[in-house]
Amino acid sequence: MSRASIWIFDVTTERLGGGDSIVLWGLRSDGVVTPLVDTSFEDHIYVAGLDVEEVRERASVAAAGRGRIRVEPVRRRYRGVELEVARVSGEQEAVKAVAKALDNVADVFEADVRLSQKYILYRGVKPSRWYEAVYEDLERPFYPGAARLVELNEGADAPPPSLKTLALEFITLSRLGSPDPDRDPLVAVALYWGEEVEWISGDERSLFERLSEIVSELDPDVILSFGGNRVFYPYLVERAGNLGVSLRLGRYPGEIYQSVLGHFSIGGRINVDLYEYVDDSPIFQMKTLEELTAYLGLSQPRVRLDPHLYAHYWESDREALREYVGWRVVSIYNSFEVVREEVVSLSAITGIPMDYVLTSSSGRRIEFYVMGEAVKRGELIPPQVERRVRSYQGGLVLQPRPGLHRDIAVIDFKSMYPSIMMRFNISPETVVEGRVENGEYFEELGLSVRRDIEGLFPSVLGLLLSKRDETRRMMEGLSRSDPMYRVLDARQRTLKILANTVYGYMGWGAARWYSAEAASLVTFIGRRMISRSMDRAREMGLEVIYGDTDSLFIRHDPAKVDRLLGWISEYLGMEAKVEKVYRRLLFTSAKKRYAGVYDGVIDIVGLEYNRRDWCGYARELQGEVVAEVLRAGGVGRSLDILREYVSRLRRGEVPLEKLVIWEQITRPLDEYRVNAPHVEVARELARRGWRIGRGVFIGYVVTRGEGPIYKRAVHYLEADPSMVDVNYYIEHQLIPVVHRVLEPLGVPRKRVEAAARHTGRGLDAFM
DNA sequence: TGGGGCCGGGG
DNA sequence: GTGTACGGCCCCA
Repeated sequence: MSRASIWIFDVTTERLGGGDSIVLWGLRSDGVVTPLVDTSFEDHIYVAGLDVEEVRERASVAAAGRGRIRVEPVRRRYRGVELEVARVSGEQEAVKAVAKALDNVADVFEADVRLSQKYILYRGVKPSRWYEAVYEDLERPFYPGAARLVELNEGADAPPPSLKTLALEFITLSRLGSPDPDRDPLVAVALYWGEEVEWISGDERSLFERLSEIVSELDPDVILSFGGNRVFYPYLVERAGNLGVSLRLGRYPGEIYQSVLGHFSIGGRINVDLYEYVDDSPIFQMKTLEELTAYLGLSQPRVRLDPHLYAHYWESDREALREYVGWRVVSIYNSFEVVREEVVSLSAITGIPMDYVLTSSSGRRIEFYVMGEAVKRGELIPPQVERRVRSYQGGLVLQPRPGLHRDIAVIDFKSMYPSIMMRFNISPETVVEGRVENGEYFEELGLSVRRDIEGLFPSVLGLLLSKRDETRRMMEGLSRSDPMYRVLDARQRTLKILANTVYGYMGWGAARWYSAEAASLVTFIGRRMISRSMDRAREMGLEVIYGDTDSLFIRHDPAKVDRLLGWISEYLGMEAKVEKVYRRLLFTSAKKRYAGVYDGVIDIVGLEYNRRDWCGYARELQGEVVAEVLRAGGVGRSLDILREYVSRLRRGEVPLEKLVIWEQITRPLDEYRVNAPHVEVARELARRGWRIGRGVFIGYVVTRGEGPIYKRAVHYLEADPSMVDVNYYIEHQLIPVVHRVLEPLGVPRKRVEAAARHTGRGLDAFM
């Protein structure tokens, strides 16, 4: 019998010696891998709507020959109602057969929760945390150090052990977008584990072998990539299959395989694909590694190559390629060093193992957390079903007063939707149609909120937010350099993000706890609160300029604004604060589009400047014009700036990359019903063998010629500067972005157009 | 000239 | 694969 502190990095189900085994993949504090096998955990389902005796009869028939099962009556709650249900437990295969047999005649619960997930939920074991484990030798360990779990208790709240990490980046000779395993060979792999970049290249078979060898020797806990799940692992698996070679990256026999949601499992190791981290966050517009490293304050590449052109550089400039790919693999490694705490806390809080927590969607993340709380409260977990979704009204957006304003205070409700849900007890099971006893009725929607039970979601929100407060208190005593400080900071941010997704989750059609009614009640109360606050502000003599969902823009009068905040707290029971005070603020005539300056910081919201479907050159121009208007308090030199931009474009001094317009493919190409420029370019690429799926970014430039733009859009790799339709860029990119900013100042479009025409020297050069 | 499809980003 | 509100592009009738 041994004891040790173990950090659990994954929980998996394995078939070891016949039965179902749960394996807790543990790391000891000295870094030794210790898989703990637990054979004592049984699968189960709950069956409602059928007499327990009948469940027993039907279950024994269905399970016959597949293993022993047990059926017992238990009390559980479902949607706020207590009921008696049958709990069927036993070996996985037998329980699955029972679930299938009863599916048509009764309500079956938790058949769609995987066994390893049930282990986490019912044993209360969360991955990415420390435990005190007692274990004994296995007769036949399937991995060196594997042991039988005897006892497990919560351990210290401490930083994770050091994880041995290996970053991978692949070079394939793909000339047509993402690599095709039937066509494009793998020519090199770059590996980095904190020392020197290691390269393998040469004959493809030996390359696969060498890769397996290095991974096995190095024995990393984490394998990092940027785009592994989307691009490289599917390619590698098929390519290895085509060549008849095996790719062994896992800790025990068995190759990598695709599991849920496009995630690849690498047995006994953690597969972290940082593309998924970037894809998740709106901070990263183009979803590139360069954006990630810039955001994290890491180095940028000295040479920057387009990954679509690896095959080209492999032939023409292998040194540059080597340098760039080397930068990438090091950057992937270094980026993970910075975001590791965030990934760990996301896993530790939600209960989803690190291995696929980044792959799972934000809806599934909060859902798994809710599932854990439901189990603790004795509530059944609703099944995942296909359903029709009902749309409902969202937040209130006020019409702005266009023009340049001074000293505008932005008042924000703090966590508006979570606060409303907690204050009004709004939850999928507490919001019901019509009037109920002990309920609060909302006439306008015909919905009531039950007050006789505490809602699951308000309770989840209360937990998340109180844990966040507690975490922030713990941080107070620590210095910023303390490793625990980073852990706690990541934790409190994660808790906030999770709390903010709870409302959206309820309105999501694929959610187990879907409730458009509850979601619509939240937004209704939000609209009412903003609207009442606005009325109150006006009664107090404050001038309301604008507002959106949970904010009000008010001409600043500190004393009155303070009183308004007090009123909001007292009469609405909500906390609001002055988020910032804009010294100057420019509203366009459109909602959600404005720019302002406070404390020397320029905010640009909703304008073309922030949008990747406008070319970089126009965005840059608008940024300059906005800065000029806010500085000058009027038009200032704006039109001169436009003239300069037009001249430089006409003189051919603008690099092609600044003229590229980026748009995303959001569906399979044959589902598009329109001829749009980016779709047409994508179709052309597809005809030539590119694999264009959802999420692919199409960059194009508009070239000279006849006809609609979709016929003149050319992929940026196919275009050269002489093809550019300069007039299109002037008329449809440069003039509009300047006009957008100057129009609220009373500048007519004709004046902007005239400025673009009169550019002085260089005019007509290309006409 | 106006409506529909589509996209991106705001809160 | 969290929600809705919104503006503005291009295309087409």
